Amino acid sequence: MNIYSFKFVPLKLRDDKKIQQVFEAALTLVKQKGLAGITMSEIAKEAGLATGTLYIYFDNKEKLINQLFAACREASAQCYFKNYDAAAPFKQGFRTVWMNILRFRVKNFEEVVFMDQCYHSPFINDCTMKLTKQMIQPLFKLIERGKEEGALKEIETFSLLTFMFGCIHEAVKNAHYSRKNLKEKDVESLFAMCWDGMKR
Amino acid sequence: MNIYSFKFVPLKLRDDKKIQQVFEAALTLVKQKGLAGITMSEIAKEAGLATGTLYIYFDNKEKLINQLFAACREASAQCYFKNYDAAAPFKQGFRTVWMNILRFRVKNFEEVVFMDQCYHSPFINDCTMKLTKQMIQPLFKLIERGKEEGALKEIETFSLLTFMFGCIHEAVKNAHYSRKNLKEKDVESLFAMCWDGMKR
Amino acid sequence: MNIYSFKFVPLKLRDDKKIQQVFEAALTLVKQKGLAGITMSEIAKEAGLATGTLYIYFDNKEKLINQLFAACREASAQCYFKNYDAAAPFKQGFRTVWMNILRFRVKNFEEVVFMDQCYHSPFINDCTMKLTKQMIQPLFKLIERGKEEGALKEIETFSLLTFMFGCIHEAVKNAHYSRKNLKEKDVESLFAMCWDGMKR
Amino acid sequence: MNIYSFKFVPLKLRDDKKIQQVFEAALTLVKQKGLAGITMSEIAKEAGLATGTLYIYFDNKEKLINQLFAACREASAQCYFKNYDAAAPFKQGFRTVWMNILRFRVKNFEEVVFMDQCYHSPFINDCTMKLTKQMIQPLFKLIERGKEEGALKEIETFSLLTFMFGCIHEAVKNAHYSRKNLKEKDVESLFAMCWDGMKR
DNA sequence: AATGAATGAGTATTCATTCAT
DNA sequence: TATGAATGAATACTCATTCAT
Repeated sequence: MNIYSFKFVPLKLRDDKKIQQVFEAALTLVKQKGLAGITMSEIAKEAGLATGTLYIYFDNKEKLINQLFAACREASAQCYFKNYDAAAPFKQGFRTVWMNILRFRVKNFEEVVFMDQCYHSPFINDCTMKLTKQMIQPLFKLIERGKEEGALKEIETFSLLTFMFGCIHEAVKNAHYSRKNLKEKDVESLFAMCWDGMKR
Repeated sequence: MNIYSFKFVPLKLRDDKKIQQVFEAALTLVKQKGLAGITMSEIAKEAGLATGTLYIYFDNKEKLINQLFAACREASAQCYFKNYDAAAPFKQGFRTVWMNILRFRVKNFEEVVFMDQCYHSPFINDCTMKLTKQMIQPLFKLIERGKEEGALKEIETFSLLTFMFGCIHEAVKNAHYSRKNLKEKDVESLFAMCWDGMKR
Repeated sequence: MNIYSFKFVPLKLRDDKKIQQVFEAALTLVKQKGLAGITMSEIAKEAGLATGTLYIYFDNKEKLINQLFAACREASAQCYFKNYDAAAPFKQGFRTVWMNILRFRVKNFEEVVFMDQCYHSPFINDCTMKLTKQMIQPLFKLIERGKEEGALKEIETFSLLTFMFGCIHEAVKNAHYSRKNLKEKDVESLFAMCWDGMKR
Repeated sequence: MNIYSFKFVPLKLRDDKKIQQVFEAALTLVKQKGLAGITMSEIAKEAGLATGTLYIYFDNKEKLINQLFAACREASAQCYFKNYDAAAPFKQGFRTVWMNILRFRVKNFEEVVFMDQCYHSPFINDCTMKLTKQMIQPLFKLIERGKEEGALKEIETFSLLTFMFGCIHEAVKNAHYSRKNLKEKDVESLFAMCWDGMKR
């Protein structure tokens, strides 16, 4: 007797969409109540899942937070060089990147808040932090090009980058909290300040 | 069985020093493990008190955090205009204030971390937040003076302030995390960028 | 999206072999981690099945344990009178049975452990326990024959049986845990002690 | 000003009585429902404590079980040589010890059940097990004396001990489960069997 | 005021069982 | 039948707060 046969086998895949749901739920809640205020069951509820289901996708709370952090980091880094034209003059390229960063932070404010809260949290481990630092390498290159071309001040690259991020970050935060949308004009003023600060 | 015993103990009255101890303990712990990771008994232990004693000085955890937040806010605002000479030229006055802010943030990094973590936390209530905004009124005046004198760009005062804080804040954070002390030279570069960004 | 796929799979009908697999898996795990430490999904995994499949073969955890208990009980009882010659002199017959019991317990140590752990467990129900007692009836008869023939002490049959089981049980357990195999010589010593204790 | 003074200081001791309460509660429950069936909150309830209080006295469930195991082990070992007269003839001394063991097991049946269930449990760690083995050293000595005096069979000491424990253990268990109290007569029969089995 | 044990509601996590495929 | 993801009730454990001393 042949003991083999064809058979319909259900292909059950762990659903990537669910991971996304959980991430969104967590971001929403962190924005509302801070990292200190979220619970696993709330996340599950907000994501439309049972508590137990969360643990199919994430080993525990710490890992959930770490994975979300990693996802945010990647999403954020991914957008930096969108529409960037290496052949264009430096200022234009810089402006493109600068705008990408600003736009990402405005649109994904929840992620920004979340990442902010993650520093010093008991959830984020060193490994996660290290990877984060690697992500900004391409920006380093950009700034260095600016210095080589004589467009930017002769200051440590890291300091220039920090300056740039600081301007953007704080502006986005304050715009959000004072509930004023950043308008075209505001963005231009901000870019002007940032550029004037960095340019030679 | 007699459960009381005599003991030679330091005579302590309800004293403000204890409040300070508690504040310091809380700051230390928040820097180490984030707002999400601290407990009342840990704070008590770090402050050298019994858990119950904490509740003699603070009604509950929320109030403890809020009071600490208020204290940090005040300490921070208090230093802004130290050595500020209203009669001196604008740039000099601006520079004094700018340096005060930077120095405070470097020296009191734990407080900066704590305040950062407090945004979005379930502990800080609206009332606390509103008072915080009032604190920066004198800075508003300063910036407006700069604009009137034609020293600063004609941009909304709030945006200029935000820009200034953003530069400082991010620089201090990054210096701390990359474990490089900000040196004289770095501070000057940073001030230069900030000033070039804001000046007309 | 089609979530079904064809797969070349072994055609398995509801089969007793699987029950056996599950039993063996459960015994292995109970020996490793005790009755308190096993879960249905672990059993399934160890047996090479999906969790859900377990529930096709067993109504629930309690029933699984009970059925395994019953199976162990039967297997154990079945061996008692192997090679027993009713016509031979009592001591010879007794020795045969005694050796059967000892050998079974050595060979099937996992089952012994499992049954031991089942007493007081929340899984084994009264019905299962009662049936167990019936299983030793033939041993009762044997001991009574011994007494009738004047070979054994005039002590309650149940006590004599208990004595016999106690000797064997403890010896097997200790041999296992001290990782010394019971050798021919050890077994003979043990039998001698047991016989000397019971004989008139 | 003298900052030291005498003061009444409450001496709050963690209450050893509570540990005893917890132990008793745990034993009761293990006897009723087995090691697999007990929960921390049940133990707390049975002991008349809040769940949280349990965790003041025991780090976690595993440690609670291990400490209880250690306590039972000690209590059991402590009684072995009660009223033992080293100067008396061997058989008399042996009988004293044998009776002590039997009596302990009858009176403290719950502890016996508990210890039985602990083997193979995920709770008892190796360290606990090793200590247990050291506890029976004095019994080793006793048996060896018996062999030296020619009173006992020339069999490995460990085997003789195992035999003795096996007889007692099984007898006590069966008496308990068949709800017959061991009477004077039964005990004498059992001792006779055990002695006849071991004696030269 | 000070202490720290005690409390119990709340949180993370597990696991027997179900169910869609 | 077989699968394993999904469920949610149950369980281990934590922690803000209280209270007897």
